[in-house]
Amino acid sequence: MLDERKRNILKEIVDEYIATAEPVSSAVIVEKYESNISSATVRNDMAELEKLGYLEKTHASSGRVPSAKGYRMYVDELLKDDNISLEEIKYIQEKLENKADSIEELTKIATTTLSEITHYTTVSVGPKTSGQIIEEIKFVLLGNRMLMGIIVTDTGLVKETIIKFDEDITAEQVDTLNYYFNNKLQGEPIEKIDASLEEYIFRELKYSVKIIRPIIEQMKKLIQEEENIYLEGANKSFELPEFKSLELAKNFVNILDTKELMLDILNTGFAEDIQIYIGDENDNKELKDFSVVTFKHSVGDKDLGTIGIIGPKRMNYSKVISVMKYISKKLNENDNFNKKD
Amino acid sequence: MLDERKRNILKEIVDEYIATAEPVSSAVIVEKYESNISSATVRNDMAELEKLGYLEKTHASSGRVPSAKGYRMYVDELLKDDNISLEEIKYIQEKLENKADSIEELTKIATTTLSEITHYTTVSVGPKTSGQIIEEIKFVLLGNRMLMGIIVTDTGLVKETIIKFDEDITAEQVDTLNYYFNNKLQGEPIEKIDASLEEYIFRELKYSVKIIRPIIEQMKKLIQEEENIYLEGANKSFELPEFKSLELAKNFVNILDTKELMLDILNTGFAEDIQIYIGDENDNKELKDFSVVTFKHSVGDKDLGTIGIIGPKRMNYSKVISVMKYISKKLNENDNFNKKD
DNA sequence: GTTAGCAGTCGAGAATATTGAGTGCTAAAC
DNA sequence: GTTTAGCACTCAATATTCTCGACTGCTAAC
Repeated sequence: MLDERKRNILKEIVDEYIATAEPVSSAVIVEKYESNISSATVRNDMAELEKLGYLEKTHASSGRVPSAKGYRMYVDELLKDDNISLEEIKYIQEKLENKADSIEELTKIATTTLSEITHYTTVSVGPKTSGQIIEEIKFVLLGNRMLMGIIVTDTGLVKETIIKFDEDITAEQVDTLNYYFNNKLQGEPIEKIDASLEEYIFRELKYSVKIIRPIIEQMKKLIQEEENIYLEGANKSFELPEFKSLELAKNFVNILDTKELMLDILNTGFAEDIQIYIGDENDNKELKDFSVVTFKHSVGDKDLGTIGIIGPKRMNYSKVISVMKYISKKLNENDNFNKKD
Repeated sequence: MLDERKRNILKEIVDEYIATAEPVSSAVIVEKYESNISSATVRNDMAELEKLGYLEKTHASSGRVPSAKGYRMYVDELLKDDNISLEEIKYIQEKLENKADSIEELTKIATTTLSEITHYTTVSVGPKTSGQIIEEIKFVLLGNRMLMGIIVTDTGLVKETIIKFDEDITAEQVDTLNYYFNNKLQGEPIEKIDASLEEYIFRELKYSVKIIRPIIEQMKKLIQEEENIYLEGANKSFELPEFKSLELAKNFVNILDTKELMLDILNTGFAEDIQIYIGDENDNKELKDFSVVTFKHSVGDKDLGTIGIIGPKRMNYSKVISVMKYISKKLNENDNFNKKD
């Protein structure tokens, strides 16, 4: 459908617009990229590309700007080369090397690094609790009336919670709790901590409600727990020319401030590959003026969290995708937390 | 120095400016507050108040706007009555009642509530680790090569960390660790976890470096740990007319995004009372166009965290102070976490 | 299919005019 | 001495007009 030259010109226009944030004129294309043809020829091609929906004009006599369809084409078919420097590779390696104490920590470091290199606002969320397999449960007595409950899952995730009681707990009771909970739950998915578990423990242990109830309550809270959202470089976006529009800037802050929306964004990506949502492609219409790019921090089929970038539609997709790909690969290699020992 | 009428007029101007964000004219004062005197009289008083530095003009023929000194006078001497409704009191009571699982959680709930009622951006930070007294230390074996280290302090703060090893750990080793660590550290301030502790443990236990080193490292990290900043209602500020200025909006996002700055803000308040910093009064010049109001979540002399509001200089001090006072009082009463049991 | 050339469009920015919300000051009234 | 009416003056904000020039689209020639 599109001949080689038109494809090139489309790519050049998107590149140029990403670089300058100004509508791109035929003259600029000739000057910087296509010295062999005249601006009139470029204009003809541009008119064609506009008719096909890849380009738009901001007003009748302006240069061209990519449409959502134009960006999509650019991302899907025109971007081929990686866009990541040796320095950036070295920087990422250094950052991700072994320093994290936990999966969540590693995801955070990756999120920060991603923001540092791309200069966009990045965001991440830890692994989903649901679906994880319980490897071990442990209750630890702290003082006389406080327990810490700890769950270790197959992905290496460790979750803990404090449980308080109105009466004293004995060491023997703790041992018994450990025995029964592990007996029932080891190897089971974490969702098995539910009402039926409470019944089971009641039946087997016959402890007072005052002891069993708080434990079950807290453990349930633990697995339903809202994920912690980690945000980095919110201020960086404000340097971008699109945020000169107060309206847009306000929308952006609103988005970042709305937890549910952020979780939505981070939970849409299912595949392990990089997901790209450009403008209207986002499910949520609040995001119609922005682009979102996400990927899963995962090892094998284990979901260890999701990391994303939120920025203007005029995003440096090339850089963003290249850097994400590399970080994703490194996270996979750097699999410290999935070792079975 | 200021007669009664001038004080009233100053208060009225500040009130009016807080309410409308528009420079206040003599006519408005007569219309809304001082129906007995003429606008010319008000103008004379305003000129006087300006000469004394309490008021400013935005340009030669504009109405008056409070200066920093004016706000300071307003806050220190002119605000007397509480400004909190029964509904608000009920709402706060409901929110703070018993629902938190930990001090940090309670602080977060209070922070959110404060933002909901005042419609300003609020921020908080958990209790400072330093200075806390260790009540108990516990190591728990998870799997064969992973420990969880737990510290419980006198304020009820529970901190935990994961420690990973390259070799297996036995249950006996864990028992011994528990014994020696508690023996050495119970009743001591948390800073005692340092190099000399490492020596002591080495001397007494003679375990391999491979075991001792990671433990000490992680425990040290735990106490140095950067506090988690909790931010609520960043978007609310953007509805305010002062944030029409892109410059100011950008500064604001920058401030919220800079952890060090936020910690600075939250760490300046020493006394238990409410601290108010208006514009230039802030130590950091990034904050010169904003006001910061903070108070400590504390019980007795125990610091359990700090909560603050960041907003425009034209802040509703009356409401903010009243609500903070009430929340502060409630947090004190609601002292679930300081019970010795 | 390509290109030169030119008319036409329209946003951006500068220059100017208009309005009206304020003040400060003066002189008279209290 | 304090208060007030009255009026001249100031100045931001807004609207109006003008000019400029960066573009395109189209036509006709190559």
